[in-house]
Amino acid sequence: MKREIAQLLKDAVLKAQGAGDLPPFELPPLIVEQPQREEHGDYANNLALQVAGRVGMPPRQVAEIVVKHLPPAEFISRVEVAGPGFINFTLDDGWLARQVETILAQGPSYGRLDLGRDKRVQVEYGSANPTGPLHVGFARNVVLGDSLANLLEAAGYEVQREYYVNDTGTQMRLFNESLYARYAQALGREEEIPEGGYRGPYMVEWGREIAEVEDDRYLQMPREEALEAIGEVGLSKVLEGVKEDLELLGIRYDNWFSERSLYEDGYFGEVMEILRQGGHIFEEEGAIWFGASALGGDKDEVVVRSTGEPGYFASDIAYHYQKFIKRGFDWVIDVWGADHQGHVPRMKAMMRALGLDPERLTLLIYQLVTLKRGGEVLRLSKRTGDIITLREVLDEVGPDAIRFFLLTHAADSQMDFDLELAKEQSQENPVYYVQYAHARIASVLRYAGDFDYSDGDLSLLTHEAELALLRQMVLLPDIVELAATNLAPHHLTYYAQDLASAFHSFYKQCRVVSSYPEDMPLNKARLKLVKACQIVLAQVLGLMGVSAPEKM
RNA sequence: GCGCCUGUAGCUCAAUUGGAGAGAGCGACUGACUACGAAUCAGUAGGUUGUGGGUUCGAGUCCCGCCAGGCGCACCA
Repeated sequence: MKREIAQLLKDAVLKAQGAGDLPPFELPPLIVEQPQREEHGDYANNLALQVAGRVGMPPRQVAEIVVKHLPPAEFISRVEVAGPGFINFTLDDGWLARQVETILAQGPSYGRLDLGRDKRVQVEYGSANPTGPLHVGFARNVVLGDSLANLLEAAGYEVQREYYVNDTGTQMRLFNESLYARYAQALGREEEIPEGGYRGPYMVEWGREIAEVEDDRYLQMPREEALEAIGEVGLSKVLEGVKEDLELLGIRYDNWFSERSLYEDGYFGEVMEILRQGGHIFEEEGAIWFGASALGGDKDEVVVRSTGEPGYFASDIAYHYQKFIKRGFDWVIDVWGADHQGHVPRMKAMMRALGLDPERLTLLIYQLVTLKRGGEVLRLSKRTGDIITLREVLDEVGPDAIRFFLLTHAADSQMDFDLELAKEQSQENPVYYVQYAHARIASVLRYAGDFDYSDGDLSLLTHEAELALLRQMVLLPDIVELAATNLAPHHLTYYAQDLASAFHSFYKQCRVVSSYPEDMPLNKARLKLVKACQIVLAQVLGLMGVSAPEKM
């Protein structure tokens, strides 16, 4: 809708200029917004205020001229110049009512846009070190990434969801050694957990499980071989748990990508050769460096340590080389916690070194979640094992409430997550308010039974509460655009509440299924309205990855 | 010390990319079920947007300084 109005305004300005009523000037980006106050209409534009200075006329006069040249549109019933020079638009009631038919016809594709024009975008999220059970902080990452992927899909992008498995490197080695130690201990052998190793109780359990199944088989092997073999077992245990948690959260990936494969399949070698030829690689003190500072990075970065082991950044380079050059994504979004925020400059430098537009890589940074239990701050550490696991919270609170809660905060906003508080408040989570609206509609439709309302006359929808509801319903495409272009899924949660609120209010004021024969035509129209509303509710819930129940 | 993020109602957070009188939820208070779900609705109270300057028709939003909090600043990830 905003786009349509912007187009009308553009046409009007061009016409006015053509007619000589306005001098030629370059059109600023046309911002169509929803005013806060009802008497300012449904949409507003500030173009006259923006250009008044350049045009040399008072803003109200500019606005009047634009309005005079505004082409008529069926969805607008009134255009007004107001305040210092705003142009306010009011939606036509009849048009609003007719949108019910549009929504019913489009069904689950209502709200879909073509902003993406089939551009291929990859959203990479999750990607925690596979060294233990997931904690709640991690959930923010996947919930954000998953809803974002939903939004981009709705906006018309071709989206791939990818999970990056960090199955190599120092942390993996520590994990393997820790697991080996627990395994050996389970068999009565003295074995130390390494410095910086993983001490969580789950490691003890896994060590025991492996000992039960495999007996002392790994103890018979050379240590290096045993570490590798036991590491494989451990990795599969971790990933199994991760997949179960993600399943509970309703998250599925298109692809699981192994960090190790970057080396095994030769991508690392390839990209290093390219960077070397580009003069971005140098050697110093036995290590191999990437000259990031020459490309806008804050400092140069070690790629291969003097021990000969590639560092984390080495994988990042090879991984993104693989994403862009081998797989050809037009756009890649990595969802990262704020603890990785300092790595953004070197990633951008890497893009430049590979001759890629840095704009094609978006690092979406979200602020970390502070975990608390009964008001006490917990340090989240898989190494010490002092965590609130995601599973624990899913069992206590439920996936819908978790997802909604995590989505209500903008990525930039820090969050506290208190398990005790979450349990207490889960019943008051606004998600149920939204779901209740959906279930309530399902109930009304059940009550209506097989009553045929397909010939309902929508022009009967003139009640104030009906129109208020319709105004919310037709907002969905604008919300999808807003949230998708800003990579900001939190807008969905607020919209969902507004929509549900408009429905509940309508429901209180307007009887949908009446037994009086003379109400029959209105019943039919309202059943259509309610059905369409259910579709919109289901859409927005779906974008958030929250279920849309028929009963609660 | 340097970089990034944040500071808005008692609490948790929004605020349409610089717009009109800053909005929700929770909590508090007042009211509403004799036909479709009260997990609901209608209403009241609650604010010097951390602070001091600046930019302009207009600032919670942009710029500068301070104060406070979070996260970084390794041949860890």
